[in-house]
Amino acid sequence: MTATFAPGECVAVAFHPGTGAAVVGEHGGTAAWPPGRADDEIARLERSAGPRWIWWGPDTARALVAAGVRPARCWDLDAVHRLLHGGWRSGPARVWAAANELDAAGIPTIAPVDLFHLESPDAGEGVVRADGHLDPGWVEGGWHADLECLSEWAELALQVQRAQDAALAELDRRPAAPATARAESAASLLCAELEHDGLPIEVPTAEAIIATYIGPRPTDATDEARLAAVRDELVLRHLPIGDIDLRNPANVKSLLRRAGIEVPDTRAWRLEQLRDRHPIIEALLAWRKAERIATTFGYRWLDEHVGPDGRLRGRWSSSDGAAGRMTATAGLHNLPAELRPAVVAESGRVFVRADLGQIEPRILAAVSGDESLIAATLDDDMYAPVAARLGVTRDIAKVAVLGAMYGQTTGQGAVALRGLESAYPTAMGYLDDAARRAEGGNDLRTRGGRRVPMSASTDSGNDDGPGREERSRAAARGRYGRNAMIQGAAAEFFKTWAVIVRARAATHGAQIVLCLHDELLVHAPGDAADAVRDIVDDGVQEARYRWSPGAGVRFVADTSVVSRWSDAK
DNA sequence: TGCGGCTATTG
DNA sequence: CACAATAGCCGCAG
Repeated sequence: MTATFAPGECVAVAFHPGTGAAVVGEHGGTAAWPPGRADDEIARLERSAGPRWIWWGPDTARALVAAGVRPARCWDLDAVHRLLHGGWRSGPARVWAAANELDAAGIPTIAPVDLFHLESPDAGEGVVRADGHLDPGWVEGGWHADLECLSEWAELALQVQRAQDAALAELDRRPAAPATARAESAASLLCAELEHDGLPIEVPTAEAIIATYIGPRPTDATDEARLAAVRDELVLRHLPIGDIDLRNPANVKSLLRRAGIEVPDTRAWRLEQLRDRHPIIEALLAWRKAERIATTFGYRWLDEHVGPDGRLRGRWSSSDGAAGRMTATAGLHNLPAELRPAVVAESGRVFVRADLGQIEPRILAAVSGDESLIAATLDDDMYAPVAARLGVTRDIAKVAVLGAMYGQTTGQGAVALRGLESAYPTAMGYLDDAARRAEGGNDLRTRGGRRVPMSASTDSGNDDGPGREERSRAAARGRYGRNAMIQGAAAEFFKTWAVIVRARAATHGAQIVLCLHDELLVHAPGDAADAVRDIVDDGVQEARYRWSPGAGVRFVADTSVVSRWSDAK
C-alpha cells in the first residue's frame, strides 16, 4: 500500500540501515519499507512531495547521507531541543522528557546487567512507560528492532515536533524562533554532509609544508624520537645546563633564568618582546612552532584525518558550546594559516569562499535595535562612522566596540567605552542588561530563541559569602552572558546563511566543505563558479530577511573564487 | 587514569 | 591576552 503525502507536509521518519524505514505524515499517512527499498522510497518521496522530514537527531541525518539521500527540508528534534533548552545535553530520552514537561532527573537508565540480554523491548511495557518517560530499552536500540517499532518511533517524533512547535510559538518577543529552529535543523543536516564530504586536501603539498618545519616523515618511532632530540638540541646548545625538558614550562622558566631573563609565563607573545635579550629566545620560538606541527598538525594528523580520497574529515556539531556555534574536530576550525595552501579544490572545480564582514557589531546593531548603530552598518566599514562619532581613531573605535561586546573594563578601549555609552546608549544598554542578568545567574535567550543557561554555572562550591572569589565569578558570568547574546545571534545568522547556500548550491552540484563561524567554503564545479558566487552573495540578504525581518541593518560579505583556500583574502 | 594548568592555533 | 572553540603534553592526585 502506498500512502500519499501533501507537498511540504511534515513527515516523521525513523530510519535504520539494517531494519528499514518508517514514515508518518502529520495528516496521518504512513508507510514502512524493508532495508532493500528504504533508501529508494525515501528518495522518491523527497522528489515527489518534498516534505519537511522530522527525525530524532544527527544519527538519522548521518544514516540518510550515507545512504545517498540529501533532503532539502528537515526538523531535527535534537537540534531544536538544544535551541529551546540550552546546553549540549540531548538525546531522545531528554528530548522526550522536555517535550512532555517531565523532570530530566527521572529519566530511567538500564541497569548494567540488563545490557547483556537486551534483544527487544519488554513485552509487558510499551515505549512510553507509566511514569511518562521513554523505555530505556527502546532508546538504546529497541526502536529499530523491526518495522513496527520504527513506525512507533516515527509517531513519537511527530508528537515531539508538535510540542516543540508550540513551545517556539510561545517564546516571548521572538518571532524569528521558528525560522531559527528550521535553520538549526538544516545546519545539523549540513554537519552530517560536512562529515561525509570532507575538506579537499592536496596531501603532497601538506607534507611539503610540514617538512619545512620538522623535516621528512620519520621512518619509525625511534627515528621520530631522534628527530625530536635534534630539535631540542638546537635550543639547548645555547645554554648547556643539564636536564631541561622544553615541554615543561617550569623547566623553560629556569632555563631562561640562566640567561638572566625572568618571566611570569613563557607564552609566545611575551617571549617575542624579549627577542634581543638572548639568542635562545629565537631558537625557543622556532622550536615551539616546530613542536606544534610535530604533535598536532604533522604526519600523524594527516594519516589519521585525511582519507585516501584526499578529504580531511572531522566530527561536526551544529550547536555546541556556550552560544550555539558550530564546532569541528580534526583541526578543521584551527588549521594554522601556514597549512592553508594545502587546501585545494579538486580538478575541474573551484572554491567559492566568502566571509561575513564585521558580523558581530552588525549583529549588535540588529539585536539591540540601536538606530545610530544601525545607521553605521550602512558603511562598508562600520568602525569608520563610529570613530567619527566618538572623535577617536578607527583602531580605538574598533577596540572599544569589541571590548564592549567582550566585557573588557581595562585598557585603551575602556576610555572610549564611555563615548560609546553616550553615542549608542541603546546598544550599550542591551549589553549591560545581558551582563547584569547573567551576573545574577539568570538564564538568557538569544534573538533567535536559544537559551543560554546561567543558573547551572553558578555553583560556587565552598566560599564564605560575597568575597573576591564570588565577585570575580559573577563578573566572569557577566562577560560570558554579554558575549553569548552577540556570538550566539551571530551563529544563528551564519547558519541561516549557510543553509540557504547549501540548498541553492546543491542544484549546481556544489557543496559546502567548510564552515568557519563567519566564513563559508563552497566546492563548486568550475563552470558553476559565477552562479554559486551569486548564490553566496544573495544568500546574505536572504538570511538577513529570514533571521530578522524588517530590520534596517546592512550585512556584507567578501566573496572570491579561488583554487586554493590561501589565495583568498 | 583522570583532571587542572599551560601552551598554541583559529574566529 | 577580554569572548568562544579543539588539542597536545606535563605534573599531580588517586
